[in-house]
Amino acid sequence: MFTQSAKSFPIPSIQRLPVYLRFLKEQRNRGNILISCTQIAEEFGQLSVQVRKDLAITGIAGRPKIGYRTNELIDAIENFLGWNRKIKAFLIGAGSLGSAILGYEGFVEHGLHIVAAFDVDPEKIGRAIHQCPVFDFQKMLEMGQNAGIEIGILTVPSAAAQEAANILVQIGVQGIWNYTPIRLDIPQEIVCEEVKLSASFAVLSSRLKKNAIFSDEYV
Amino acid sequence: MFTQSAKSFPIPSIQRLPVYLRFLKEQRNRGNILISCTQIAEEFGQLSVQVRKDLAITGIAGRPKIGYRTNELIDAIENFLGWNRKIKAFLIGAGSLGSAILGYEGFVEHGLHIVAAFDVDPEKIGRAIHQCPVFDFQKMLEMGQNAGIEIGILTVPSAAAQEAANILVQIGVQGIWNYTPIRLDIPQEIVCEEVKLSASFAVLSSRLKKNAIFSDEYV
DNA sequence: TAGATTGTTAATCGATTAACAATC
DNA sequence: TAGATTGTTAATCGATTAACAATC
Repeated sequence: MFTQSAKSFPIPSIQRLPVYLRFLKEQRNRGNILISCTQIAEEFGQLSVQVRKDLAITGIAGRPKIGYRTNELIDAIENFLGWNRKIKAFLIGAGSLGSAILGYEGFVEHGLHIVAAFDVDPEKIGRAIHQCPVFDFQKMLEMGQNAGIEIGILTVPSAAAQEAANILVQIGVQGIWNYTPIRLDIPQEIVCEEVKLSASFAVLSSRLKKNAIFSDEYV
Repeated sequence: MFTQSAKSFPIPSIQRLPVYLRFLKEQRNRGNILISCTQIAEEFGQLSVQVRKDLAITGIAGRPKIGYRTNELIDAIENFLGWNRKIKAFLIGAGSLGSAILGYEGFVEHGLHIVAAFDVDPEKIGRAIHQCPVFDFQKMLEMGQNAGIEIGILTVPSAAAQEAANILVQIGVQGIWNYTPIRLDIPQEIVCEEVKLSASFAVLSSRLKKNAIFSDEYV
């Protein structure tokens, strides 16, 4: 019985790992059994020391002058991220965005298995979207009992977000991947990761506007 | 003729503005003509000084003891983000993700007008997705000439990302909203904002795994 | 006036980058 | 051996938080 060390890893480092992982798999396919931070850094225009620190959070050990074994590095990253095991998920809200997530095959490679989708629209219930069956939202609580669902993916309209989250909590999910702009009221021990497309667009459009002002000066 | 001051605004601040904006519009609808940082901070569990600093980047001035005029604040944020003008965009790749973006009505409120979508699939060409016409990708360059397209939204498969980006550059877009995991090779003056869903999932799943290790200790 | 709030300067905290020892 | 690379400690940089003056 030990206490998990409280040290937490930098979020920016965690976010960069999938980028490296993609590149490493490419390199493995090409038969490169060794890889150095210098090579990775060059590929992405970063400093090698940043890559090294990022990789270090996975616990991997490289060898001076040699680098890392590509295979070991891939395993270390996947293990750190929890991508080498099957994570069962429910998706709630089978609209456009929900369908897009169901259709993105890359997530399966990350261990994400969306075993069922739920919606209130009778048009969708009973059908399958990208091979995933869509059930009545009313059945979610019942179906989720003891089903080992770790993650709930929220792609419902804002107005339905909290209600859907409540049921996910009852089912006992460990995490919620929240695509709605609603701040959910959920128990602290449940991990919540928010995808904020508006935040991304804000960064883009605010930079554009500056360009526009600038060019106006010369028109 | 002045030089745009080189001072750039903190990206985290820019990313939080849409969250405030949403709340402010809600407050306006309720008839609240004044709002303070304290109120906003309470709503989102932040410190009021952080909200104040975030709002300050828009150039807004509040009044001590009073706060800000809700209307003025909304205008200031929208103006800073460039959301109070019409931004014309092309969307390339009318698959699941592209359709989801076309179907998200919230973006129109941010000034984003996707005037055309493009795809190589004959099944999609000639049809409309969420009221947006889909054209042959081959026609994009021609249609984009002098059309005042500011943004290109990339929702194509990875293999097609660079080719699509090249044409966007030729059309003269100022910004690319890149939903592919590909690092694009484009001129430096073009703003590129990347949406990395894998990065978001990495943060979520890495935290789950830690929970799993922890609970294993006690099973 | 007293108290709440804004605006600003200083302190803290965390991530990035620099410097350098260890090593194969 | 010499040189490239890892791993680590120190310095820097930027964002957050604290402290406090200004003000209505």
